Amino acid sequence: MTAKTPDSTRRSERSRRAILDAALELVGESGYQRLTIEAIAARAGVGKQTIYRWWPSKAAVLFEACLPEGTDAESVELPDTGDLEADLKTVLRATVDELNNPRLDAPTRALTAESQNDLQLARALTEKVLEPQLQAYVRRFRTAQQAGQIDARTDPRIAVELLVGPLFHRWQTRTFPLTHEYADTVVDLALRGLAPR
Amino acid sequence: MTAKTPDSTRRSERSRRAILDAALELVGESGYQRLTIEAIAARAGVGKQTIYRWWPSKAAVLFEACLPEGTDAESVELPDTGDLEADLKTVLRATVDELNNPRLDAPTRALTAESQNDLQLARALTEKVLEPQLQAYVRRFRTAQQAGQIDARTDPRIAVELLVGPLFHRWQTRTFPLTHEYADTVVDLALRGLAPR
Amino acid sequence: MTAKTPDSTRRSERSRRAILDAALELVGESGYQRLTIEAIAARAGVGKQTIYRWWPSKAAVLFEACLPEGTDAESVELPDTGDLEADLKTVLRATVDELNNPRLDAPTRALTAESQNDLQLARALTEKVLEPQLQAYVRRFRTAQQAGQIDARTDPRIAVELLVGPLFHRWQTRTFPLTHEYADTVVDLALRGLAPR
Amino acid sequence: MTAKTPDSTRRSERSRRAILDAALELVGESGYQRLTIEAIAARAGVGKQTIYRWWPSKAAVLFEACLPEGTDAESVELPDTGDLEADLKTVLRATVDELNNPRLDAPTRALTAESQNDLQLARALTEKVLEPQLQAYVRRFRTAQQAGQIDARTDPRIAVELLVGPLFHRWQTRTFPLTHEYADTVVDLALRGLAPR
DNA sequence: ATTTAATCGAGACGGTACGTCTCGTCTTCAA
DNA sequence: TTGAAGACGAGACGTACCGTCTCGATTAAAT
Repeated sequence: MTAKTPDSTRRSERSRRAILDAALELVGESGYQRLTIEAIAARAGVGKQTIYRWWPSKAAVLFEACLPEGTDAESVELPDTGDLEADLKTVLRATVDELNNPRLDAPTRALTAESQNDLQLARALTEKVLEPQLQAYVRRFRTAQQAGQIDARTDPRIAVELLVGPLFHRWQTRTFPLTHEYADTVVDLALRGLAPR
Repeated sequence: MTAKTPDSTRRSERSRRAILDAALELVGESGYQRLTIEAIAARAGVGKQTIYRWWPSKAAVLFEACLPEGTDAESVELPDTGDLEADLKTVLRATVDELNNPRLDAPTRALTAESQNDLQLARALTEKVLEPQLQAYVRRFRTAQQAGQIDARTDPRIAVELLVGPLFHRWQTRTFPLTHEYADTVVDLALRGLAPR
Repeated sequence: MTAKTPDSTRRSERSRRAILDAALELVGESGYQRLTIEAIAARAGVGKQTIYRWWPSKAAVLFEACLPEGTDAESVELPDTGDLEADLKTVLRATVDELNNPRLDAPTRALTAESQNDLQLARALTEKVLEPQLQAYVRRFRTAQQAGQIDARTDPRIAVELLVGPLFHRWQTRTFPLTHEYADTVVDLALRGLAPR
Repeated sequence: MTAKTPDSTRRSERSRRAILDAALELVGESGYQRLTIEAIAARAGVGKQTIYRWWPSKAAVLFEACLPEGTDAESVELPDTGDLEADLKTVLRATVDELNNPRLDAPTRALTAESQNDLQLARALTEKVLEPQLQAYVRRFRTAQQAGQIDARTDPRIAVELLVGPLFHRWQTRTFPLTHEYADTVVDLALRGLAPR
């Protein structure tokens, strides 16, 4: 019984990049539903097997294509000017801008959607993208708690969710536009809710 | 240009029910990815065309299958005992229970996911399910504002999102369990944020 | 057990004609393969059931559409001027013209083809069209035998086939053009073969 | 404009044989009308696309299935014992036997019928099967003409048709049984018609 | 002239097969 | 030995027709 693990030292970096680029291009052009392994292979000038050898699904390809190359779980850090409100507004406004970026919209929504039904992908997304971000918030909130800026008894994790949940909800449901003003209002309300008692 | 709209007065209610039932059964058994129109037709003892005649996609079938028959947009109403906190906790706990119901899990996640890529479906979901619920919250918040229980200047819509956003986020990301306790905490924090100033 | 024989006294002649006309038109436009009962019904402005009620197959419709209205089995008669050669050449040349008529080509070939696989149709064709014609030849040959113009011991039936077989073959195989000259040559050769010994 | 011609060097001979065998079996079992590409694929244990890749229609599959493997256009030759009558009777009797062979009946009739409406198939049939046979007759007749056994001015092609036309006619119309005796009679009459003058 | 029962146009229905598309695996050949 | 190319078995897609089955609305014969 041969496990057939491919030898990654001999992997063609050229093909890898071509595949990831093709995937991003295609998802932007025709959407995730019409994105197929065959189309990626054709566009990348690559055999289908070269994709199947290294990725388990088209979602996995797209996921890797979306990851900025040099991203590191530990590298995510929120600003800490001492002014919690200002810091959070800065960060949430940036998040709003990112969610509104039309180039990232298709792949991001595709991955979010797919992760509902693909637990593997969900785990990867959580671990590599979501949690590092949320943990950065958690650390910032802990600092704020130590500084007495917010109630010390509140679980910082829940504090984070109070903040990002509403944004995420609006982005997902497309019910109302996602603006800087909205981000500011959410920060205001949340901080009032978290205020020391 | 012939639109070829089928005559709905001659529609077979028998087949309609069989199709919706089959869809629900199958999505529970094998998940949304493996749900096919052919399988639905076979299970329902129905020709494929009968599905294509009345629904544009398998997502649309599943959507209708999930809608409780007698649901009416106007019929959704939140309790109003005068005690805002108690009312919200009651409702959010019920929501938590629904999201944790394993029978509804597969179809709900499937529809949520699909609506990311299918704008038609997204619109239907928003209009028929999401908005009626959110508007009920909005009405309850307005009552509370008139009663001076929460700040009158805050947009009730944002208030709603402060409440349901975190729940939705946890359910979607599966990062932590969705409990009654969590719902209560979210209500506490949100109401503190919304308190009159 | 009700045989459900439709009552032909109440039959709509209007619909009958519309169906037969539509069938002929459609087979001329798009060929037999693309001729469908649904298309005939649509073109004729008739319900499908009205076709199924009165004909067993699209071949049967086409067959009836091809039958000249007042044709009678007994009415077919060959000319008899006393000059056998001239009479046969007249008739075969007429047959050649008919086979070359482009308006009849599609339906005739369709029925010929279909009758290879549809024994019902084959029987009808033989009985209503083919045999009356061949029997007229047989009668003409018998007269010629009595007049001592051809060998009396030869089966007239085989004589007929010697004559029409080659024409039929050329028409079917489309190997060479079917001309008056060809008909004449066949008559010459056949009559030489049938000459009294 | 890409023609998408498949690479025949990589074709699976195994699948090709399985498909042809399945086609012959099925046409024998249920007739041509009920022969479907899906059934052939299923019986052959092959994907449908493998059939569509290499053949344009079920008729084309059946045609190839009927062609004896090593058949060559030049290899068809009639016997030449010097005795024209005997040689022709031998060959026509063999043809009669072949046409009466129940195993070949269904596919042969199907192909004959189909070639009335499918010009591609008609051309293939003529070129690969019919003409080689007829040309062999033509060569035999030319020899006979040089030997002064039949009239030198008669087009050998027409001579052939005088011979095979009647047989073909009887086989097609199923009006009377096709026997050795019939073949002999046709040869007798035809040769008398072709005799030197 | 009214009744009444069948045919009529229409088209939804349960099915079958179509021809296409994409999947994930397997094989061949060139670098 | 890898990777491009692509044939393969598999099977779902959405469409086209099949032949059967209701539906009212004529429509023509029998009352």
